[in-house]
Amino acid sequence: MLTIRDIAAKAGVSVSTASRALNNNPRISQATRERIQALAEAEGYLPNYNAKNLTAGESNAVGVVFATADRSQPENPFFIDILRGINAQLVQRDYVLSVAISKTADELLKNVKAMVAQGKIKRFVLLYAHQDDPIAAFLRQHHLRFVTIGQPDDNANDYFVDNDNLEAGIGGATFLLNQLQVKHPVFVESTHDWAYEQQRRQGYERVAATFNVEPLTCRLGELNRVRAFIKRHPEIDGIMATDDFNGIEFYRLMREQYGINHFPMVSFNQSLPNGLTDADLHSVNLFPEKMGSATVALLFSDKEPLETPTPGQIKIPFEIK
Amino acid sequence: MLTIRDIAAKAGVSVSTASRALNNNPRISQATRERIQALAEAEGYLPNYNAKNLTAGESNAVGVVFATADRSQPENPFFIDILRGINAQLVQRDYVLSVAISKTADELLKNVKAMVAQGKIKRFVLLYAHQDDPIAAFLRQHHLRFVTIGQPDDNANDYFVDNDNLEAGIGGATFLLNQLQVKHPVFVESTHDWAYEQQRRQGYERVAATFNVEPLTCRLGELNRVRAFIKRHPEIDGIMATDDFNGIEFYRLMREQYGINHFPMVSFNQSLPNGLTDADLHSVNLFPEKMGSATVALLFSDKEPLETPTPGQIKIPFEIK
DNA sequence: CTGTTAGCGCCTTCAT
DNA sequence: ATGAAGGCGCTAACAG
Repeated sequence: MLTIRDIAAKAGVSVSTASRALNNNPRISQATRERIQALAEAEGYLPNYNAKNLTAGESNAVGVVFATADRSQPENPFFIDILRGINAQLVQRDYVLSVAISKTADELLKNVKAMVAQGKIKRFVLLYAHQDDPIAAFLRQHHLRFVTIGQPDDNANDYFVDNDNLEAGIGGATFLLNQLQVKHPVFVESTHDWAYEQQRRQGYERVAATFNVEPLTCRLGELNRVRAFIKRHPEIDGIMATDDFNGIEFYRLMREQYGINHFPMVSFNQSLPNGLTDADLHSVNLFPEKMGSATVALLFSDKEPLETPTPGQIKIPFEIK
Repeated sequence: MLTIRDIAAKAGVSVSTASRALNNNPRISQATRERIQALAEAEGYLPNYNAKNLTAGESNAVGVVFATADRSQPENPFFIDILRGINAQLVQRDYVLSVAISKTADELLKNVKAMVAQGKIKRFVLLYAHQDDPIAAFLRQHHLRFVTIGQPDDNANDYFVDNDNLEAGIGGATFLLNQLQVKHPVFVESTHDWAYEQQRRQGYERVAATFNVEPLTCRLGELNRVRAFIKRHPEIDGIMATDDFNGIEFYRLMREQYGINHFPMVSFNQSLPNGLTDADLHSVNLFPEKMGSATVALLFSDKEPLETPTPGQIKIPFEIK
């Protein structure tokens, strides 16, 4: 295995010079820097990260924390795309993605604590934004840098990346009313009270006001209650759902009632392949990969100043297909 | 930060004795071993992994490799559960889960190479089993230990964990014919020629033979072709699909044709929440978490001998709900 | 601008 | 059964 001593020897310089040259330290002349870098490149030298991390007192890993099973959100494929976005950025920075995932909150916290104490990991991404989260509390307390995916509603100082759910709600609703010519849209949400659902709903309601239509919201849950809701509202001619699952479920119940077909529907996050429904399904694409890269940008914003209107917060735009 | 010197000092022994005691080296007397371990525990000492890894010349991380986007399999939620199973086991071994995920095969290979050369990672899990996979080739060539999820069809010597897809196919088909009283089941598969689909199909065909029914397979794809297939087979009264997505899609087309409802269906991997279809959906649970833990067991089978009938291969059983 | 030296935290020969 | 010393690969004072 090629170490820094080897390339120092081949270059005819001391180890420290080699080290500095490879790290682009200005104290080394431009000429020798280039010479040594070229040599290292040619010889195929690659630094040992365990050694670097030891001297740095900090690991080149970012801890990515998944929500515990019981609170996990429905949009699974979404997370894989986020991971992709995150890792693409990490690789560029010679960082590595370590994940903490577990069924129980206790184990998860233990996992993160080990990453900090034993792994010397100093940067984290939380793939969720819960209130009173013990992990976030632990990270804050130890002054570790972390970014949450989704806007936290408790601590306004935390860094986060989110979709502009209000704008997305407005965009989706406008699309439904304008392009799809819907007159009586219903907004379908889950039983979870997630912040993003409420924000999307606000967008929907704002557009409804503009178009002078009565806003109508259905919360999923007990089937017969939803059926009754549908019966009370035969005027509904379009769906706006907080995600594909909710939308398809509601649509199914509507069809059961009225036998409709190719019903217009707008939802978010295209988490399902086509072919699962015969609704006229449109989706507000939230660009999970972009969320991932933006997350990393924020995570490293201490070393690489970024230009965002509100530092510490990034909102990702959307697109309707 | 508490180092091994500190606890050595507090224990009134040398650093090397402390090190040996903490690593349960038999060269240290049982008594002092226990004394020092208790002390370390009480003081809250935790070893620095970057230091350990440096001296060991090997990292305490396992690289988990995702398939590139273009070849990704449909069963996404499945992977999150597998991760959970893997990590639960890794934590117990004081190991960490590092992921390699990328859009292109080139970047992915680079990612893995960096993990090996710079990160000194020596154990990997491939969340897929492709033929002629460059990553697997690279790992083999460097004599690194890896386990694939899914049975590889090229290199019989590779370690893998898989479902017993043949048995699962038999189980599912039997359930369909016995419990659900189906007379003319159709087997629905994707256009991908994945090995597990063919194995499940074999199970189905074997059962069909036993029950003396004509095996019938529909490959998804171009919609009108599938519609024509459905028209030609009005006798179909039950579906066995290779996954929820395929099943629901086929079901939708059947309903479009015949207006059926609460149609019996068996599929695999319960990857969707209920409520998306009004088919009578049953699922063969493949226990992804168990696959994850079994994977780790295999990955460490060099240090922790395991008792399996076929060493190097583990098949996970299933359950029908 | 470059080299010498020491040290990051831990493990492991080699002594005793 | 335990200690002393050296080294893993790299970086960072401190010199010159």
